[in-house]
Amino acid sequence: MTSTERPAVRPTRQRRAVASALAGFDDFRSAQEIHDLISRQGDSVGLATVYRTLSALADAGEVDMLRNEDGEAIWRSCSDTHHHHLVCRTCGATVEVEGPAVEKWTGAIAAEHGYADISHTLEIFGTCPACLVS
Amino acid sequence: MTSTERPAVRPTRQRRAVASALAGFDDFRSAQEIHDLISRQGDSVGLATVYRTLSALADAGEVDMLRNEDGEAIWRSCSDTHHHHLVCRTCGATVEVEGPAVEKWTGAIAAEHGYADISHTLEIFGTCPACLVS
DNA sequence: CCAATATTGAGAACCATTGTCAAACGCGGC
DNA sequence: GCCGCGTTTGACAATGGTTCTCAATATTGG
Repeated sequence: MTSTERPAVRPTRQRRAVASALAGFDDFRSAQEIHDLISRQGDSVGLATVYRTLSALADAGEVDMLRNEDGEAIWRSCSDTHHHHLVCRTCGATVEVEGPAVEKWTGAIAAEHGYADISHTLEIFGTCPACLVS
Repeated sequence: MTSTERPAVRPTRQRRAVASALAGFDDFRSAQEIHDLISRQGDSVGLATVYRTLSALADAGEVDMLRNEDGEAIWRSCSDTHHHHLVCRTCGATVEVEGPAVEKWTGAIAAEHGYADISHTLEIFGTCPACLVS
């Protein structure tokens, strides 16, 4: 087989529905919530398909996937640069933040101990201004 | 109710077995692995009890619990100072690292956006030197 | 329109984790 | 030592998120 084969990802109704749902909110949601959202929008997409699509989008770097304290995967569309999140633990409001210094630091720490093929997770949780006043 | 009630935690054979197993390694392990380890040590402790004990120890701050990339909980006894981890995703070998700069950075970012009552998670995953050669 | 290939969906399968509840245990008092 | 009581345990069921299976369906290039 020649190595020039295209992935051949097809733009289907289901994938459009997931993308549309993702565009409808800007905080992190579980796959099941996203599935419900799609249903409420009138579309019908299987839960397995939602999972498959979200995973694919995450691999493609078009959505962020992280895990809440219960280990559940939660998802959100994101910008395409590397970044982290400042998340309100009361309302879920999210701010994307960048920290070049942190990236550099993690790389240095890893190198110092001889670790290769590095990845890291960094999330900040707190109470946002809006939730503070109430 | 007076607030002077004692938790009444009893030092049982099972809890000792879990503590002993935790002392036997210094990398992160899943609850099931710890359960296996205990069996291999000759003790017999129910899996549910292992979970209960690990959760209690984590609440007491005597062990760290974090989640690997699959969302599984992994555990390890820890020092009592604030720190993060550099974890080998192949064998689990762990290095505790400190990063005052990072602590400061997260605080600054949070303040900048008006977030209060901050906490953060930061873990670094990679392949350790030993696993690299094989 | 056709054949080839990618995609979907319904439900089963997985599997880590938690709940249930009667039996066993550790403790303090006697 | 022995009792009684509240704590803890363990076997197993139940939960719940996520993935797998595979036949049916949709899309695409020709």
